[in-house]
Amino acid sequence: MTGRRFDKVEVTHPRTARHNGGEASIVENRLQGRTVKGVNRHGKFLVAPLDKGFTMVAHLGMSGRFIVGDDSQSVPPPHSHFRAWMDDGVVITFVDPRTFGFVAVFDEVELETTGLRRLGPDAWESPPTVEALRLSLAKRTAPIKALLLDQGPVAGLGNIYADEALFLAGIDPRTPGGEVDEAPLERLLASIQVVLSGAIDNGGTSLDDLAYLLPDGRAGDNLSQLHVYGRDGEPCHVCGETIDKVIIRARSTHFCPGCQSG
DNA sequence: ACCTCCCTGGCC
DNA sequence: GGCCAGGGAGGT
Repeated sequence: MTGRRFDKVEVTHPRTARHNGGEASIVENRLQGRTVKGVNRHGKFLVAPLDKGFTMVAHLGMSGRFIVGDDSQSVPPPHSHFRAWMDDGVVITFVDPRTFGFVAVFDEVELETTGLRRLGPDAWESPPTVEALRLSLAKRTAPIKALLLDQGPVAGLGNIYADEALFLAGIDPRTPGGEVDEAPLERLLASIQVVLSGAIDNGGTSLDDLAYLLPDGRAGDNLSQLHVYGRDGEPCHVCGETIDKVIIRARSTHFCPGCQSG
């Protein structure tokens, strides 16, 4: 995308523009005429610096998808809430049935007040050292699972991969963050890499609801690789005990009572 | 540091 | 017909 310019932008759902006050016209007017200077990812946020000091920030939520193509398909797919026509003929379409995702455009001042400010180091590109992770978890009493979802200690894990990483590391998700010792934290950092690399290789985890799909519309294939997520009531692949499910921070949390005692 | 809210497709 | 799933922001 770098170097391309936004010729025309249409935002057709106010919720997609909710970080600009729900005003589609703000997103449209700020993007039109701007040139893309880069496209980066931090955790689950897409961050694209533009000229004139603006930054486009997007999040896919649960069901968001960017489709990049040309204008040959003039009828956008259902639940298309954002379309951008670039100066070289490329058309970018944002499809998001559940509208948990968003597209925003911030100036320098606004950028400092967004959720990006609170993001920790990226889980995949620049994971924290065990010392840094220990520091950010020190004295925290919230369950380690909740702190992984917070995106503060480390950014990029959602509910599925947080459960899977804690399983591989042998950590009870209910353990207060500050009570996770150095050895399990080392295992956690290694497990995060294993879980994410496997998931990426498999094209991500599409569940039965098919909320998440690859950009070309295919389902990701990682579901069969999960050890605990969605397997409550089934035997653990490692020890045979029954996978349990509890609610932490209003999120279902799956773990093996046999393997995750730390 | 917690709770609630948003939203839709898929499933019971 | 009703419930559930999830990420993040906002409020208490």
